[in-house]
Amino acid sequence: MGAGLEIPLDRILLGDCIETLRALPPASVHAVFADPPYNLQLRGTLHRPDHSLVDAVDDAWDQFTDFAAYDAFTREWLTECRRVLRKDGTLWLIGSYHNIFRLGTALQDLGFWILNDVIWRKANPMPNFRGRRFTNAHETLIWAARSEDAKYRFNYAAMKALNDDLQMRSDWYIPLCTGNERLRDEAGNKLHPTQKPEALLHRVILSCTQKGDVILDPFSGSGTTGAVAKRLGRRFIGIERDPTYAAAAERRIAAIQPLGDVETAPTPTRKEQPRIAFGSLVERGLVQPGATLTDRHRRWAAQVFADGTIACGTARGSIHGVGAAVQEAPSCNGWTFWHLVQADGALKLLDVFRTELAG
Amino acid sequence: MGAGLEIPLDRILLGDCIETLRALPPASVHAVFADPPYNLQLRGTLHRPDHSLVDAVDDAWDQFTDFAAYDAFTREWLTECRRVLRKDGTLWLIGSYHNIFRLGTALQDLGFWILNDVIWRKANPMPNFRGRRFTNAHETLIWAARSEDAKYRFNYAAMKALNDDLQMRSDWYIPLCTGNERLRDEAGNKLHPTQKPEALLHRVILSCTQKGDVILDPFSGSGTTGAVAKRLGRRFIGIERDPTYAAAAERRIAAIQPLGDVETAPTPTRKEQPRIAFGSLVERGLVQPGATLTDRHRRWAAQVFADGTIACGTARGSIHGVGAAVQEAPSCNGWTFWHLVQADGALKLLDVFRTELAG
DNA sequence: GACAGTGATGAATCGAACC
DNA sequence: GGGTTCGATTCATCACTGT
Repeated sequence: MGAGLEIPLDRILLGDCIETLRALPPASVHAVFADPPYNLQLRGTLHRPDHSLVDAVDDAWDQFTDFAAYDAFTREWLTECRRVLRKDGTLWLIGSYHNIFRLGTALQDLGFWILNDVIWRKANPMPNFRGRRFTNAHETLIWAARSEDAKYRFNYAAMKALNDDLQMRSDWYIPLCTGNERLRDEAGNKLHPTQKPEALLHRVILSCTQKGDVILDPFSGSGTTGAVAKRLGRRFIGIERDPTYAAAAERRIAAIQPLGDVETAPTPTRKEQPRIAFGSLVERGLVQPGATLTDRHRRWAAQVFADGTIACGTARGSIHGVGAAVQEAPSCNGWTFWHLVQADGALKLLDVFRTELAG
Repeated sequence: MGAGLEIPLDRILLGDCIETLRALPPASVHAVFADPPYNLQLRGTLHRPDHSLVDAVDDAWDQFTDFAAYDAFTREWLTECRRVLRKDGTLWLIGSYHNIFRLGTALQDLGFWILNDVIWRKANPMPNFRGRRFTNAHETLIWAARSEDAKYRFNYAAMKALNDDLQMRSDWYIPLCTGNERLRDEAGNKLHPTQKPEALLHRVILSCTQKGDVILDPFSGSGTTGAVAKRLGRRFIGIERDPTYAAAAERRIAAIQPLGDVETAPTPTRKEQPRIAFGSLVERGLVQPGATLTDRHRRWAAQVFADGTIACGTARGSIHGVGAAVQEAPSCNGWTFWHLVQADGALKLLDVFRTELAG
């Protein structure tokens, strides 16, 4: 703690991000988690196929005139965060393709040292309704030390334990914040447009801090960082300029019961089912385009295409759809119906490939 | 093709990336796939922002200057790629956290319009031996159109088919390039340090090009882009400055057997299916004049006329128009909205009739 | 109470062909 | 190029309701 500045702990500070950061003492926090505006640049309105309206992020705080303005803002608050961060502290950022490249570049230019980029793979993302792009199913986090030569904390064993005794990878599979976890106003509408799931912050905080450490969130919003920090026995400082959000976060955090020393055991995360698409067998060359599939009794023969579809007679589509069509059945599990005709004429059930890949 | 420049197809051009790009005609390729170097030890080939050459043995460069040199190099070759790219073409980049933020920022600054960032999740990444970070288990790709307002190709149906009839997401699970696919020298050592798996290029090329399109790879390396392009019936241009890599890639690609027209036939989309008018169902007696149509919830009932129009309340017109009118929606796909009430009272979706007729 | 079915919704840079 | 028409387009999750 320096310069006689006090560090206000376990509160949401109401005010402008940069000004408030400037009032904090240097080298005083162990970690920063920042979820800045994404600068989404949405143009029109978007409807679902059922004509319902997609509730977009159109808030004033996400509007910037151009990349230069966004970059200038980014560098200002990142500079202050770096000043406030202890030499052995680390910083987390989260963003999407709209802004994450600006953030990463600024980070590197300011002297931070990137340790990992981490992918939050969303279990249940919003689909792409118009079919014009890939489903945007992830967000990117960046984890960085204050400088290249800095010591930093990484709780390797905790992360490994959280991942069934395998090293924690840089891709994390976590559901969106929905249901009862999502804060709502009196009318039942979501209080904050971009509330992050507690599971995400749980992993972040557990990975790089210990009990009693101070975590700063300069864009506190709905207060997820503070809530998880308190539950895990960490201290926090939140900064938020919207009084409604700040008040809701204070109430939310006040209701949190900190875990005892014993129960600080990591919450088990939902296990992901390995899902294999037939197309990936084609991509990987395990099944060649042009190959022949047949059923157990060799009654039907189907040909494989480069896109992972198959064709049999006039039917073309997935292994499941074509299997159903030839049998005139309402549905069919193509994995257990179709066999690959191998070079020697022997049959190999597709499901065997799947088992091999998943294992 | 402009300025009398010839476009050299299906070859690896040996030479400096930027110089060779400058010799290509503008707006001549349909897609670019670029896997640029990202070790920042390229000093011998890097230029300062003022285009002067960076001295390879000059250790006085600080971190910022290194980044500036890398950025200048990046902007130079990206500018040339943008010139060579057709207006309706798209560009793919791949990188890791060391360079991907520089690449993405440069893309945006040069006027490219990011469509997706895509995560290549490695099935078998190298573990983190020292236990000081998360296992770096992914690389990031960026997919971008030439400008914000540009039309571009996205083979939505092919990507959906490749993913078992679910929309393709932005996170791709693909193994590293190993085993027989990996090119090796006489001593059995891997020929190229970062050879990309063919499965990755298969998905990239299938997603945004059609047969006969030209794909440019300015950092061709081991030639994966050319190999997969040739197999899928696309044309390619590779650029590589290392003669050993270029020669190995030429040999590799020469051995590729292109798939036939059948196996690479484009995935049929609904739009390309033979157009069926609702009236033809009435003409053929599949739907009787006077029959009743209703929606899934039996909220509305409409009567069928001999001319293929339907009426519901005061609304009369096509299945699309009346469907939109009763829902007070701007539009409606009548095929997937209306069901025929059959003799036994059961409902049959009109789209099922259409599928039967088309098949 | 269990289970099935329904409806709502999530950081989204989300037409194209034709006259 | 601008205006108009046609028609194509969604996955996982969870709260809630009804049987």
